[in-house]
Amino acid sequence: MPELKPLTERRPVRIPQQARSRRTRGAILEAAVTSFEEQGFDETTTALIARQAGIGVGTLYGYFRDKEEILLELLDTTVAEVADGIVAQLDPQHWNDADPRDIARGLIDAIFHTQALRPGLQRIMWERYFKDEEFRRPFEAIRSRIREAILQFADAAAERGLLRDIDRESASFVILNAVHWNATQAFLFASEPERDARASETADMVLRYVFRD
Amino acid sequence: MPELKPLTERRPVRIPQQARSRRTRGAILEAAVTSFEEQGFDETTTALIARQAGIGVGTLYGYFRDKEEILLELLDTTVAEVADGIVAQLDPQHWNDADPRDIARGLIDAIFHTQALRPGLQRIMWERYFKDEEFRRPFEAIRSRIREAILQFADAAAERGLLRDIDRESASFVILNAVHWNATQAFLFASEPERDARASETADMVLRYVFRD
Amino acid sequence: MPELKPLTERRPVRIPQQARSRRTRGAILEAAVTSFEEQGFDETTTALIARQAGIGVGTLYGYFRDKEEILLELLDTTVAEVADGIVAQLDPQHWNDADPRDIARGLIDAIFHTQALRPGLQRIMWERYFKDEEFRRPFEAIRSRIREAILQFADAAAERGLLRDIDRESASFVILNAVHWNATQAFLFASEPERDARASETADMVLRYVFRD
Amino acid sequence: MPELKPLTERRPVRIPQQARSRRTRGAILEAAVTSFEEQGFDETTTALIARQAGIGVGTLYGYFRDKEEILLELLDTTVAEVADGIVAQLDPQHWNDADPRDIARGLIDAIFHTQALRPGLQRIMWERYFKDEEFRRPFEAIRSRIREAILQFADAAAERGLLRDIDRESASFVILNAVHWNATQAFLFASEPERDARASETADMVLRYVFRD
DNA sequence: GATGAATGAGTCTTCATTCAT
DNA sequence: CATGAATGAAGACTCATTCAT
Repeated sequence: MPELKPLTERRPVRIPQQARSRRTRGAILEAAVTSFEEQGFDETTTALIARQAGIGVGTLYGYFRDKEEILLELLDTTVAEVADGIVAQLDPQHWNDADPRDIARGLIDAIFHTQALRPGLQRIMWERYFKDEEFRRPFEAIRSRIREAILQFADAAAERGLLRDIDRESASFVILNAVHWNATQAFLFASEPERDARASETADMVLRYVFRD
Repeated sequence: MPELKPLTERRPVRIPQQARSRRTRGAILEAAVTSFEEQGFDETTTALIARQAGIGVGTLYGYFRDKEEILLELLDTTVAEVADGIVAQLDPQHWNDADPRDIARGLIDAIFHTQALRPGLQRIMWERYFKDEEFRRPFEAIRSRIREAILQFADAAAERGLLRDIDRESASFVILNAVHWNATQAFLFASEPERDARASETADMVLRYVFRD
Repeated sequence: MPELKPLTERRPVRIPQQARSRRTRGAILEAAVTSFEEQGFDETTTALIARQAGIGVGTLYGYFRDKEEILLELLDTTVAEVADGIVAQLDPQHWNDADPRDIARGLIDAIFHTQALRPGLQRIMWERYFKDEEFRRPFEAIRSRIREAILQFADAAAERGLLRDIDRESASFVILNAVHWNATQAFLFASEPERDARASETADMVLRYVFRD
Repeated sequence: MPELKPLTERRPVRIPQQARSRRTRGAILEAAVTSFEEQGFDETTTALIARQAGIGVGTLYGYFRDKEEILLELLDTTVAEVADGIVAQLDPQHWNDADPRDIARGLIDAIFHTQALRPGLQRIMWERYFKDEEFRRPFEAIRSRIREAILQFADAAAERGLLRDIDRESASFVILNAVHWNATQAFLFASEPERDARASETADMVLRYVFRD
């Protein structure tokens, strides 16, 4: 399978202005998710996507430069959804009266739960993550947003004197990694009840690390 | 008439008996690591491996059923090295007089350090990890050995009354994931000094989680 | 969302709808007969067929699943032509006033003559006949049709009291085999005049066997 | 699979003079029949033959120029056995008192029965027969010997005034073809009792053709 | 804009045969 | 003489992408 050269000059991608155009684009994306989730990226041919979308292959190439671009767009969307779901938990506006520990616990739960969002796509994202710089971007986008939120939260908590004295820069990474990977592993290979236990333990670990006793 | 070997044996794989044979096998493995590390698994053709090993393609197929089998063997070796390096740290024989906290810290450092072992191969292992059940095996093999060691260590520490009261089964997973993924991330994307900070923070988190104050 | 086609359909084979498509398909078939006849089936590569048809290999695979499918289609066509030519001789409509002996003789001549139809393809058919169950089918298709016709003819002749008392089931096989193989042999390895002698002798043998004196 | 060029200059084939040599040669042939019969010629690799014969591949090439030569030798042997079995039936020495019709019938039965001799090899012989001039030789060798015998028999029968007035040259071909192919077909695709019926009918046909009433 | 037929470079894999040991 | 490791040409087949209609 020939690997595609990264972004070349021509950008046939048209911005969907007409309704039909938008619908076609949507159909392609929808067909692509389904196939990607079911069979993986490499195993999905552009011909299949087109057939499932009810259009010709050529048409597909009118909307996306190549297969990769479809995945990239899908990943961006997924990533945004995931991040939104998580970050909402950390919105300072909700804190006023809530126990910061509950907020933190809520965040961890949120990260665990968002694993269920388009799991096939997330699996593909992990897989490309190590192969292809290009695909690190959407992934890091989530991480960035979450770390940002964590840091804000930490600052707020610190002001109230709740935090242990830690290197927040490193800590935010360490926590994020610990939670994210535990969530991924739990979702991929643990049974339902095991997952809850893992979320609890993970939360326990993180809270003890972050907060004063 | 000589005793007939079963017709269905299908063993294209040559078992190295002569010295030359062993050398060839080594050359293939060597050429494969190089190519895999440089260009990734999918991008490496069997023809390239053969050329780099200075042999014909057919010869390669005399030693390995296919490209995957080569990678699998490479991974098994790497995995064993990595696990050995880590588990050695947790050998109960070394504990007698050492501070359990130091031992734990040593383990975490070990996990961070072993990231430097054949990093290209480890990257490929991660990449296949999500694609291919077959490739989960070597990976889980490390994890298993380490978790085993952790659990033994925990039991010993618990006897001395040093441990907090936690669900050791889940905890061993959570810790392993937290450390392993932090180590991977730090190694792949952090600078030298950042890595140390991450290792410290990670250790800090884990120790606080595991030990009584 | 457009109705999704089943994912498992796997129909690489293009159904010719456009005129160009039909032409391409024809070109492939034409190139294939030529090559098969000239060099045999095994010796003909798909690449060669494609080159001779003036198309790319991929195109060929758009129309046929593999080389075998091409041969099979060619054989089916040939077989139909051959059988049509032969069976026409036995059409009961032509019998009314004709001497049944002449009809029988006509049939035998027809079988001898149809050997000249795409002889290369018939040779290949024989060759595969013994190797590959799949290829017995078209061959048996001819035989079936001819035997059917023979049996009908025999019934009609029997009604007129012309037939010897024989086991018609076995006899139809025996006759068919005798004539067919004599025709094949004569065509492949005998000179023009020899062929006629063989046809005569064969007819002589069969007629004496079938008809009362 | 590369097709081998016909007989080249070098003849590495050594005439077996020593006992061990003869044994090795025998082992190769034995291993080859088994494999050829079980899997066909193309599907049998020289490596398999060697392994089954308990020798190295190289050794095999010390005894035979190539795979084809092994088959050819096997075919020659088979063909000789088959022909011997058949021709014995026609030995003039046995005729003196026997009814020529019985002798003829015996011949036909013999041809039917010899189909059971190394059927796999006979199948391969048929298959190559159409592909390869080289392989027509052993086949024609049988046919020749049988035709010769038939002609002798015919002459003797003619002297006694038993024969119809036919073109013996053509007739011998026609008969041979009729019987041989009926025997082959019956053996390959008919049930046990059907075979007998076919043999009877075939004999019936031939005898009526040959003998005066 | 849409279509889908055409493309062909690129992969894996097999196996008869040779020849250094 | 025997061995079996090494060879590499050859073949079937795939699929992302293009472009004439």
